[in-house]
Amino acid sequence: MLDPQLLRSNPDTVKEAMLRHGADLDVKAVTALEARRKEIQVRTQTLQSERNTRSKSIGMAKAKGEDIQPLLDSVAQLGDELTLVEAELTEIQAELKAIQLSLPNILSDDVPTGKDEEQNKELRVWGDQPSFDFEVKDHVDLGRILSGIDFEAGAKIAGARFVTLSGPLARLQRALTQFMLDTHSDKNGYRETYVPYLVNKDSLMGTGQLPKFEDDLFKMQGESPYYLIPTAEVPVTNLVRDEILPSASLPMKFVAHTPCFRSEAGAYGRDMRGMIRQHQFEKVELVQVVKAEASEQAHEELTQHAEGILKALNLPYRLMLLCSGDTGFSATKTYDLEVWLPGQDAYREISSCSHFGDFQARRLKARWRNPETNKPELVHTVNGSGLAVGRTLIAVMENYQQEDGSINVPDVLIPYMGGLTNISV
RNA sequence: GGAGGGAUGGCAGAGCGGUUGAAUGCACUAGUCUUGAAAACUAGCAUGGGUUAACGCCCAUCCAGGGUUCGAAUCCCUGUCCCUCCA
Repeated sequence: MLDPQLLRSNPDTVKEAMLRHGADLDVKAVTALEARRKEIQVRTQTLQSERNTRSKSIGMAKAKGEDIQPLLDSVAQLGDELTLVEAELTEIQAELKAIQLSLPNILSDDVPTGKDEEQNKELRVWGDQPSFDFEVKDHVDLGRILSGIDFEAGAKIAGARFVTLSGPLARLQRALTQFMLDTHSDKNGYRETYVPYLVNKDSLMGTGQLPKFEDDLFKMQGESPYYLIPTAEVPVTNLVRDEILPSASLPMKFVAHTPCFRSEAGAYGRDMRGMIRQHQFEKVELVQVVKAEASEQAHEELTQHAEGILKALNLPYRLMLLCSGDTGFSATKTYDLEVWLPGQDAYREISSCSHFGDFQARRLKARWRNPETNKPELVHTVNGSGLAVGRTLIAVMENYQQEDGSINVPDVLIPYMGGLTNISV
């Protein structure tokens, strides 16, 4: 959520910023609504004040044993108007709130303007793309040869965009997960965290998935429904919802491994082959809750932590700065890490590291108390995948493949594979 | 599955429907005292919002949402969460 003060005082500036982030703002409507709000709110509070003083005087008169009937008569019609005005105020505030919740974050100045991923800016490239003196297979073929990935079974059990893993490849996914968790908690200073995979509406409001992106989510039945998490960002970031944190507790750094569930509505024919785009996948997520002045630095640092995993696995990748059109709703700036997939002859996203400024914090009411002023201030939030495990599995398979279809195990994973150095039939 | 009890400020914990945004204690902050510290004493100390040039004034909030009332932390209804007991 944007600062309501900013929306009030500078709607035209906000409109410009919104256009850049793919949203529009009806300045006239907002201004009119805001004017009405002010009028009604002042009226409401005046009446409330009136009622309060009158009621108090009735109380005092009664205590003295005076006749309160005349006083009661004089307040009689006050309540009616108050009820009306209060109702209108509630309505106006709900409308304003809806608008505020629908507006995306204001993009950082260094985000390049652009329509889609074509305009993303490559910041750096790391590692050498492996050269093969045989015909390269993709993970689908490799998985079939090794009897470790079964899309038909996934489709039978659940449907399209589901998969089953088995044997050493299933273990390889677990090894990757363990390696990532260990690295981030032991070396990078994150606190390992276990969280619910089903969350309530408030949590999704807090991080910005709701109200706008309900279609992307799997929703449970029920009166106050649960949603399957699309990313650990939701439960983890919501740890600080409605909290005023002590200064010394910041920065907070969390790492969590969870499955993620996405409906992929609107992704119709995309990535139907293979396990690039699944309804269910594993991810290790990094979340930092920091003070405003430390957030830029935290974003860079967190991105480097994600990069560290790719480096340790010796997977070639590049770092992209997302353009305005490709940057997500809540983010002010996002880096994507794209790993090299020989099977696709392309770089594909494997981590998305975003800076949210105070956007999520305002929705979450996540603050810290500044000891100098003794006042609460909004925290900043930063998060990123470190990494998407399913896609990392693909990347390892395709980059470490041998001519016979076997896969060498990256050095750092060997201990996690019980000493296994090569996965073969 | 059945029967009860509870949810109040950072924490603990009061609160006959009426000057209660809320006693008290702890914690915290500042000051007095002290060579320094502790102790003691004094004062301050919730959040969000409106309004104001500012001092300030005002409104809302005692789990959430409804209701009764001139007036609700206190009474009624619904929901959520926690706890205890029975099967």
